[in-house]
Amino acid sequence: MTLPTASEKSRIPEASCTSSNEQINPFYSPFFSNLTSQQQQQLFLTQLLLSGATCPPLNPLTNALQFLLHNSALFLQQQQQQQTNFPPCPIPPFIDYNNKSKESISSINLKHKNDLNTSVPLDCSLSDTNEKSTIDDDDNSPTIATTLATLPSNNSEETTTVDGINLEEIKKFAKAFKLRRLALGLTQTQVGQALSVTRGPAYSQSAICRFEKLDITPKSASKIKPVLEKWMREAELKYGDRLKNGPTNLQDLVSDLNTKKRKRRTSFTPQALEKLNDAFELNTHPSGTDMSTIAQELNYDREVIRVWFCNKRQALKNSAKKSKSNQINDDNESTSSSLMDDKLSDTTNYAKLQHDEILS
DNA sequence: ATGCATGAGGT
DNA sequence: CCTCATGCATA
Repeated sequence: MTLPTASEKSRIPEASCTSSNEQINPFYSPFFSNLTSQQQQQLFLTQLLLSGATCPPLNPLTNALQFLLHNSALFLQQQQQQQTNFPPCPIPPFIDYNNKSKESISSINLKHKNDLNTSVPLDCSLSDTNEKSTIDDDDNSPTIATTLATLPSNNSEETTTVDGINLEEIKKFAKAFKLRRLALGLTQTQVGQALSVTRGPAYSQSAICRFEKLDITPKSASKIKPVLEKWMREAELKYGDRLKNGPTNLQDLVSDLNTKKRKRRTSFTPQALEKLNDAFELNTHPSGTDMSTIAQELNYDREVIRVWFCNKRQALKNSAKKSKSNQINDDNESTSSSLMDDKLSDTTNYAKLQHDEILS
């Protein structure tokens, strides 16, 4: 049999975060010339974001026009990169904003009075089950509704909960968050950049992407959730009055440039991947000597091979968790989780391997 | 969106 | 050396 691969995962087409090709303000070119294209892009996006260029026009009509002109290209570009079965531009930003329940907006304001200047609470205890997410999705989206409807009543006690984490809650928020983000015309990258500039923990585009598609463990999801919630809250307000947004602190970003270089990402040949996958099916925890052998055979660094196995295990584990949480209702044990139970959760085996390693 | 890399915390 | 959470880089 074969293990689940990336290509086999179901994928929901959604907004890509491909960079825009907009021109860089000449004013900043001295800075940009020393940066990589990626860094340039990120810097630029930060500038764009902080300057308020992407703010939805909650204020004057002129702002609305400016906003449209400035961002329509970007927004359209994003939409056009959608896969075929994704409806184009589902939510016009303005209309959506006004249509969003007054309840959500008012609750945002109420909440804001209380924690305007507090730091992000990092507790994962999810006490917000009662306090509800401020950006609650008022729609009864078929997917969620269906999911909820199909949940068995006999298991309702723990169906939506894994390790004390309410999966439904997170799922719901992830969906709402994505909708809001798209409605604001923001990419995952932009949100990530915005987070990195504001106080509190930041998350990258990757993290946001994984959160939105729930390609993360419940634990991390519950950690990221409050951060995104808070950002969303403040974003709504900030867009309301963006005057207070001053110039960016370029220094912070530039100073990061002196950090050491990251190893170039290894690209395995299909043949190598085939062999690696074969080896993985036989043994998810090859011994040190095993990995050395594999590394020699395939002519890759031993360390690279080791990391590959680590990542492979992690991927398998996460996908198993996901499928578990997605099919709580049907009581059949999935093949993937049984594989995981057999090979990954066998700590005895792992300990034994380590022991053998020491002896040899 | 996803694959490989990194680093923290554990054994 | 491992797992786990994350991020950079890239397909």
